Amino acid sequence: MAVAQPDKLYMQLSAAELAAIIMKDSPNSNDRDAGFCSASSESEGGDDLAVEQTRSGSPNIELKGTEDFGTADSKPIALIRNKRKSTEPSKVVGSMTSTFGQANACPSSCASIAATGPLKKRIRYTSSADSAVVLTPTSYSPSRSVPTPLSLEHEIIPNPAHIFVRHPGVTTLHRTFATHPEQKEPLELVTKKPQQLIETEKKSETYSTMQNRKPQNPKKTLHKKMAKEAIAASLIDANLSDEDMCKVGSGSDTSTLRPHSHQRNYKNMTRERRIEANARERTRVHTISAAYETLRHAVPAYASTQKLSKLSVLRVACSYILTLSRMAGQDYSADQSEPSIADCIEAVTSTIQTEGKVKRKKDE
DNA sequence: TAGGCCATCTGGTCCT
DNA sequence: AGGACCAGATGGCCTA
Repeated sequence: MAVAQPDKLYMQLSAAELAAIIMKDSPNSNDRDAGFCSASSESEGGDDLAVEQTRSGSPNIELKGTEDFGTADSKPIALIRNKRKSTEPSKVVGSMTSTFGQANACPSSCASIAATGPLKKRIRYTSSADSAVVLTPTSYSPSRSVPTPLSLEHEIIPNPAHIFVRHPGVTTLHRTFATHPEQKEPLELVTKKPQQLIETEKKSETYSTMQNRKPQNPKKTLHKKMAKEAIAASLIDANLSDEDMCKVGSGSDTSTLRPHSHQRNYKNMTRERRIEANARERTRVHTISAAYETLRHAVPAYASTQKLSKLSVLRVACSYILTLSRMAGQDYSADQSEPSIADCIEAVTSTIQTEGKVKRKKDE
């Protein structure tokens, strides 16, 4: 690969300074979070700098290489608030927390909400501190942190399995169905086997026995570790579900109840294995989402109160990485065109602008 | 209310 | 054989 001489002027810039330039070059920069990491600035009272941001168009820059340039700021970063979420906790999360967050005091409103509104399954990403409801006794500790693929060397990234999988709102499988009859369906669809048969199967094939197999590779081993707790919790709740389903009918609203005749068989899968597979899939997706969050912190962003979509994160990151690569004297451009650093900065600025343009147009 | 985004479930496919 | 990965379907939340 030919190494172009980067512009000397920009070579002297740190990543943070580069980000500042990018944001400064952007029109309406006064309205933007000029910090390198939007999340960190958010905590510094940058909420009033919010600028509408959306996703649209194609990225201005395409990269064929990927390399973690990291960030200049290695301090732990609070996650950006979900742009679609208000600062008020939703009734959904609140209701679920009231059910599962044994260690979390629930406002009195939660009970009424849970009784009146349907239970939502969606998890709310806010911050690692206020969104992660760790239910397991072995709650997260820095020593147990699991770095995501994009995590920084010194950045403490909570184990996604703890942040997400054990979040009360993550899955219907974690819910107490006696309290939330609307969410019993996933398990209800599964054919219930005689308890004796279940016991027999668990003896011959349990997740713990699966773990005894030789690890295939570090990545899979990590995945298994994170999924283990989720699966265990899912199985515990699953065992409760069918028992509780009969009790649900005593509530005022029984319209959502289904008789056991609606249970179904999964193709070539036992009930337990389907639950385990669901838990693993959730863990896998949560890991990906955590990696997106990490990447989101590593790229400059407009708003302090709104977060980029996953697609926007990728687009901005591509442009930003190219710019950083040019500063480092490398050329990660798709066509090896060796763009100047100034052009790269302009491109990444344009990309960020593009991500916010559509929404501004809609506003007009 | 429509559309975008995202979490979850599910089944198929590939890999170990 | 079982897990990882993937994509489709579904439905909730949010904004315009």
